[in-house]
Amino acid sequence: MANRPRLMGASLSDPIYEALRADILSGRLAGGVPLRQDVIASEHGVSKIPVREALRQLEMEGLVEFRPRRGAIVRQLTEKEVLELIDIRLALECRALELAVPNMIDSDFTVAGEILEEYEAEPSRERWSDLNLRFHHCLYEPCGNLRLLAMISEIEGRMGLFMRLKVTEASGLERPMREHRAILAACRRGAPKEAVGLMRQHIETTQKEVAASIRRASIRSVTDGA
Amino acid sequence: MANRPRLMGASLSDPIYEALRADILSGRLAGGVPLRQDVIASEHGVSKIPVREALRQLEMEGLVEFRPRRGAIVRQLTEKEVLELIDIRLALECRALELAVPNMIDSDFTVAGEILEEYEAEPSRERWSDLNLRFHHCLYEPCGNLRLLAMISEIEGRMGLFMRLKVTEASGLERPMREHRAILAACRRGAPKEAVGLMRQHIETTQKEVAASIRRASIRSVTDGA
DNA sequence: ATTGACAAGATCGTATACGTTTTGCAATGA
DNA sequence: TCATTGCAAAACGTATACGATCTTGTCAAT
Repeated sequence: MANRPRLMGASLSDPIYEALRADILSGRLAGGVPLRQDVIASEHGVSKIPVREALRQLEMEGLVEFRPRRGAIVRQLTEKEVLELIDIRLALECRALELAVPNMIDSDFTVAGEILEEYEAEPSRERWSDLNLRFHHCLYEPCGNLRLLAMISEIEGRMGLFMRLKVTEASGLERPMREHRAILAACRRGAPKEAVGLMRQHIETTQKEVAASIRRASIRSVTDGA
Repeated sequence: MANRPRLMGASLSDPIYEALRADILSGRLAGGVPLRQDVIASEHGVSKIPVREALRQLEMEGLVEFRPRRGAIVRQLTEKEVLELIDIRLALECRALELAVPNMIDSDFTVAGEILEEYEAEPSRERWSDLNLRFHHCLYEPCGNLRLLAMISEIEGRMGLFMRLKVTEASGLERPMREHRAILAACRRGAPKEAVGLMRQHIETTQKEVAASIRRASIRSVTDGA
């Protein structure tokens, strides 16, 4: 396209990384889709080199897979990997919550409560997963450990919309909501151990539901993909 | 150098990534050292492009830092970050141990015990940290969650020899050894909860010792580096 | 002696170019 | 009809080249 002035700030690969990442996480780019380097390059008006750098970064993040001499594709998660990732979530989120509870203040409870109300009133399943994420994050944020929070987000990224579809479809609204309220109540009481125990059960149940959901969809979801 | 036949297998950035990673983790490349792209390129007999890709991957891993237009340097960890990473270790390793205990068999206990004996007999402080790592990993391996194990290794990588020096120097041999034996005993008894509790204390104590050690060394270690 | 301006060299970041490998497809033969 | 062979085009991966920016050393002015 037009030769823009090129103001030479940070790297050109950064916006490409962000754009691809958003497209993968949102599901606009489905698993297995090939990522043609020169297509992406011309879409962004750059050469292949920043594109390759962005793809390499996504590869490290687990969102993209390189096959030698055959380019990159959007990574397809296996059933096993999804369950493993939920297990990691379990560990990280419980720890974050444990650290967060003693640091929580009134406004934290208020915000969390508001999210739950919005959640309950929301008819669109699409947005449930979003509200779910927001609720969880809002509980972890006071933990004060930025790396831990980043890591939790990373795991969520890796699971992408796989979880987001499976879980919210499989779990419905009622059960998670009840558990969310119980967790928030424990936080209000300033009882980290109880809150962590509830969170643990919450995520374990989710894990089992995802496992069941995968078992049912079984081979189908792989074969008739796209 | 010599134009080798170029057998065009996987990417040229892979060996560079491995080499740089090993140099950083081993401490041969200290924190803050600039990583000149064309120097590395000519050392490996390639152009800058695969070097940049390797550096980007290391950046995602947290081992390298890019400053715009000023190239890459080996990432220097702050005191805060080290403590945060130990906290993440705490979460991941306790979960791994919890999952591993029910899967352990006799040979696992034997191997772990042998490492501890070797540990106890080892006079060289240099090797303590190595044996420490091996002991821990050997406990986690039966957990069956490959991502979790990979993540634990990644965290260890990020802490690099910072931990390895500080901790083993600060902790000495006696205290960790006692705790290791207690943890192993709990595993033998098939008591995951107890084992996890002991592991948790073990890592928390380590964290406190590192905090103290950093507090003492304070600014010095940053200013008079290299 | 310290400060500031400036020029030369070093270094970065990316576009372009090119050899290599994969892939799609048509022609051939069974 | 189906499998096989042989291109031609597409796509990959990297070396080279080049402008932009940063660093460093020199020198004049305060």
